[in-house]
Amino acid sequence: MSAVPDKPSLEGIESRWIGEWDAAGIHAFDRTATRDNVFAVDTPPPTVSGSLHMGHVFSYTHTDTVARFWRMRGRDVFYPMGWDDNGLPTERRVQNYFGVSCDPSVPYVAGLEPPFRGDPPKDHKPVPVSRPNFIELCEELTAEDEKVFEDLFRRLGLSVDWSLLYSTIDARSRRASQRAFLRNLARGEAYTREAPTLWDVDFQTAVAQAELEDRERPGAYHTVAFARTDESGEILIDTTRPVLIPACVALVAHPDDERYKPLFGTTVRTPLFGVEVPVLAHELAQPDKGTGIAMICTFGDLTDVIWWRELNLPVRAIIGRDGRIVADAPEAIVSTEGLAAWASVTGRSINQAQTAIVGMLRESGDLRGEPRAIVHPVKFYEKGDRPLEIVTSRKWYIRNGGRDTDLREALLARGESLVWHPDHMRHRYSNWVEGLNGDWLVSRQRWFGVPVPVWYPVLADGSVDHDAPIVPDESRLPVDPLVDVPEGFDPSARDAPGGFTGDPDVLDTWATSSLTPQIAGMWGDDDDLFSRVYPYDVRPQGHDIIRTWLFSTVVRAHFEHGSLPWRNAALSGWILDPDRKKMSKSKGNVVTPIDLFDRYGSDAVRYWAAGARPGIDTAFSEDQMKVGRKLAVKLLNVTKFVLGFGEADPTARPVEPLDAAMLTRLSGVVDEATRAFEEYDYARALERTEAFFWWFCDDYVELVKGRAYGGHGDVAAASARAALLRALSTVQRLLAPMLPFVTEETWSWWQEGSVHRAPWPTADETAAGADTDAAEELIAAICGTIAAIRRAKTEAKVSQRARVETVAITATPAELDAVRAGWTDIADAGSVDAVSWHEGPAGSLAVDVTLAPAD
RNA sequence: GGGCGCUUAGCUCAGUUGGUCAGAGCAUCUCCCUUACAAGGAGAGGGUCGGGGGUUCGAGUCCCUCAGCGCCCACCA
Repeated sequence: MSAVPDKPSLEGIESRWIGEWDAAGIHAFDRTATRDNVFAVDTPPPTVSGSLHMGHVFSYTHTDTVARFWRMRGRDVFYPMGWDDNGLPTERRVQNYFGVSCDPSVPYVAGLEPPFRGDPPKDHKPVPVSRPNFIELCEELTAEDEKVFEDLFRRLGLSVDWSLLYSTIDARSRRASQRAFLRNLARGEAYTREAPTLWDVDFQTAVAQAELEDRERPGAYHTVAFARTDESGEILIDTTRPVLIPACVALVAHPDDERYKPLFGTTVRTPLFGVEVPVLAHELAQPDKGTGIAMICTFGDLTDVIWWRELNLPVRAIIGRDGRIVADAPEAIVSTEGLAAWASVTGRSINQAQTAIVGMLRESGDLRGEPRAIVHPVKFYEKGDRPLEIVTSRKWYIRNGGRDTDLREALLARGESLVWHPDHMRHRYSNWVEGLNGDWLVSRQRWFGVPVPVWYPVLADGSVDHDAPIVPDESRLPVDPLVDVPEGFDPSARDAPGGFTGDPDVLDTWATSSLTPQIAGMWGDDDDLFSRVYPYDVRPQGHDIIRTWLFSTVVRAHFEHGSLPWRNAALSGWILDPDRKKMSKSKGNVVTPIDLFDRYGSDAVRYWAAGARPGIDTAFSEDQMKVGRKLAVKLLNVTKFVLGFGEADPTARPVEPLDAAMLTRLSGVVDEATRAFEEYDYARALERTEAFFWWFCDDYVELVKGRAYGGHGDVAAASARAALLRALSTVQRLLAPMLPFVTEETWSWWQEGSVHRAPWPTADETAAGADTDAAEELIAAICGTIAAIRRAKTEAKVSQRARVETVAITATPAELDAVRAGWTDIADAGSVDAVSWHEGPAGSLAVDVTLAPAD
């Protein structure tokens, strides 16, 4: 306990209490807690490559209020933090910062010193380093960012247990990720397959369905003629990608399309390249698109993949992984003219090749009319800059119901039994799961990730047997197959006939972050801890990553534990700028959190965040922060004032009707706030508490302060003081989850221990079993009277301090009784000298105020 | 094309099972330097609750329909 300051202030309270909380271990998880008394949060690990922005402040505050609520309710709160530093953005920064590139063929060097630390010269050629060295450099660089993140989250007042910190690339995460993958593999839930895959030619990596986005791009329909091989005419097709003509393997039209029915089974020759391809029928061909007949290429889009697979067509791949036309012409191109045409496109970029082919088509007369410009959606990797291509390669997949009805049903059922906040978010989940069209592709051709923990036998002829992967024992994890050697092999057997070769890929970043409950809970490393926290109580996250993070986490938990990973999912909305657009850096409308903390205080920023309904997009509003700051300042001042009346007589009871009614109202607020928090509706809890608090300050305290000073005797004073202190204690605790700093500050002036470990208030402790309606009627009558007196003074343009000669009250007998019960307080607060009482019919409550003549 | 959400004072939004629900904050205007707080306080004005129809004694609150906005998914020759 510390003394009440003369001039209460918010200055410096954040750094002071952050330090105190750390020292006292207020947020530490008790590892002896049993699961039924734990509240476990599967905290989203923010991506470290950027900087924290208001969106983070917003959503993490929501979670923190709930965590603080449950801590006060007596739960042992498991509230870890993680950093998502595993992935592409970090790789790019490391390359640019240290002047290195990752080359898995380079041997590991212990204690490697990178050529630069920051700003290599422009002409510097990146120095190749091994994958383990590269990962070490990634870790070094992200460590600095992570310190900044931690400081910001502490400043925000998150009640995280920082001893539970992890990062998605650290050894613990790699171990959990590889262990889970190996178990998926052992159970047949992970498999490897050679298949066409969406490919980003810049990042040079495969991309999963969940990472796609459509972007509108300009294109053009080109009408191209295919000659029938029986010389009976030609078929016109429309295509936006004539560049793929050398990859054409068939034409396709709808089976019911009368225009093309006679042609099914016949063949045509591709223009320029002279390859004979069949004309086929398939339901997916749309008669109203273009000319109604399309060319199938390997591969132009995902529909091509379906046609290719279902019609058993050959592969004529022409686009390489670097986004250029490959060197070798498809075997089907044999004619002199065809090979000549090929020679003019090979090695060129897709755009260059397209231009060249259009030119040749124009020259040969196979292009009919001019290309017609259109704008159409094209698939992109969400982080990518160029349209995705489709290449065939061997990749690892984890089953997710995209190809298996039973699994899909099981995962849909998981989504059904999850409690969603708000509830309608469940549709995003089922919508996504029902729309899956393939399993989850988890191989990525990157370096700063968790390696796929398998090797493959190299056969005597030098070929690799991908169907018999060699796996490490779990006790060895994490492993890097490009450095570590499988059991029973000598390092010299690497890539040698009869030896082994390591899988060069890493796992998709979601393949690791889908295991955050397991990682944070130390699954496999400390199963005792894990059993105390799993399944978690809540997964808080943004609604934009339901299809990725939420779904993939459900998949992994379903396979590994046969359960949901959490009981609740709490989805937060977006931060919008005041123009109702999503805030983004490019528009220059981003404000840094630290600046706002400095200007308004952390509590005020939290107040703004906590005012947003769960899952609702919310406008960024400094006005709300100003209001939050006012609230915090008000709490300082009213606490100082109330404590100034002196300590409560422990035997005193709030016997005065107004005092009891105030506490009865407060008990209702406690009930509502508690219920709201139990349903993750921190905003409702705040709103109710705040509304009470302002009424308490503006009306109740004003009414009773004269009495509390002792102006009407000791008994009446003791009643007021007891009620004031009881209410103060309750309000401070109700506000503690949202305003942790100022509540702790004011609590410390008169209470022992942290408010954040104080018991959450109950309705019983303020007013057990009181008559709510009667209390509200009493309050309405008394506050209505004082309001009328204030209004009269305002209208007369005199000070509120001005004396009132007399007040005539006309009301029903019951109302008159209520006003009488509070009359001494009203007379004090309104400076009223005399009163007269007049009975009237219902609805007649009138307060006639006669002001005293001015001096 | 399918799914979901939103539409209440100038602005941002509350209105939990239909009955003082027509509200809050900001903004605007008026007044008050009152001894917790002038980076305060006391008051005022302002909305036919998107349009239309229906159920009901009674509907922002339930049903149907239309319109606008937003998001997710699908399509993408």
